[in-house]
Amino acid sequence: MEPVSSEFLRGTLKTIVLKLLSEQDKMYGYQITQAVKERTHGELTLTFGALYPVLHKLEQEGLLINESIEVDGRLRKYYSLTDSGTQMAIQKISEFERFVDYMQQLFQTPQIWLMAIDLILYVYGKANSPTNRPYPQLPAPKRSL
Amino acid sequence: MEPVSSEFLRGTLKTIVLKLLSEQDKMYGYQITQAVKERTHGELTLTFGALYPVLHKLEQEGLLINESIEVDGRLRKYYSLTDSGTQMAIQKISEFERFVDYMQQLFQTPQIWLMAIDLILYVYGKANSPTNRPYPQLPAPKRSL
DNA sequence: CGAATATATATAAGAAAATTAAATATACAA
DNA sequence: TTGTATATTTAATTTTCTTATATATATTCG
Repeated sequence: MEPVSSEFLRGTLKTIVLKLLSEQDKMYGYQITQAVKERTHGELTLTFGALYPVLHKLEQEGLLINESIEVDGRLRKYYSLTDSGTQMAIQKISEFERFVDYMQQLFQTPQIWLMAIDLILYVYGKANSPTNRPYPQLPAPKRSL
Repeated sequence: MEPVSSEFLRGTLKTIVLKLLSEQDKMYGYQITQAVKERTHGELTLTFGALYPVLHKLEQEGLLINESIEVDGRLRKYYSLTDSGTQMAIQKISEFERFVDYMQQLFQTPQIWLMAIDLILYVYGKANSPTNRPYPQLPAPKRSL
């Protein structure tokens, strides 16, 4: 089975972080990477080099606050959402859902319409054959993310 | 209603182009932008500055070929998939579908199960509080885009 | 007729966001 | 002690846009 290419992850880290922290009161960086890896069976992995600058940036933007807690003799930095962070989380999650919905619309062509159009063109001699297109699938039902 | 942020489009242009050309034998650049805009009611727009370099790159990679056709007194560049382009289209679409599945998996927590488990542990005095818990693993639901 | 707009393509500078690389430090296991 | 796990940091490089600019033909409008 092909691995999921990481190219689609681009632009989603902010949303992923906001979402996870909207579900769980506070998390530390390493824990976030683990949560993502575990919940996707290792198919999506966040790199530290990307995650920590995102956390720092979100903090700078006032969306996160952090507190350092000593655990087992070393400091661990927990992040949690601010009020505006919580609002932003809701917004970003909504946007991503809609993005997926629109990608779905883009990726699916109403098959019946296409076949009907091709058939009409074929009958009227305007197309060489009605089989010059792949057969996309019917629209999937609305799905909540 | 908030517009869909374009940040999620990052990394998807290649897949969008391959998908559209897998449905339709040949298209020109401007037509691709129009198709995306129309089929998503203007919510997703591809910029020319991004699209054309992607088309050129895909051609360079041997995934697309182009032919110039004169239409209304000017040249129009139609792109179509090569054989390896067709294979790549199938692969990329499959990857995107799986990406969405895993994002769904990541974004949805079986809250009822978690709350029930935490509550039981809490009642039996095995947990300090019903928060801060790792998440159980669920199989990703199969779904076609 | 000329200006504005639509259609269609091209390309480069700059910005954003990742990838890749490297580093540090404590805890734990062999 | 070495190797691995846990946890954080940061910078160089790469990728992929965004933004800007340009060209050209066709069509519409004043």
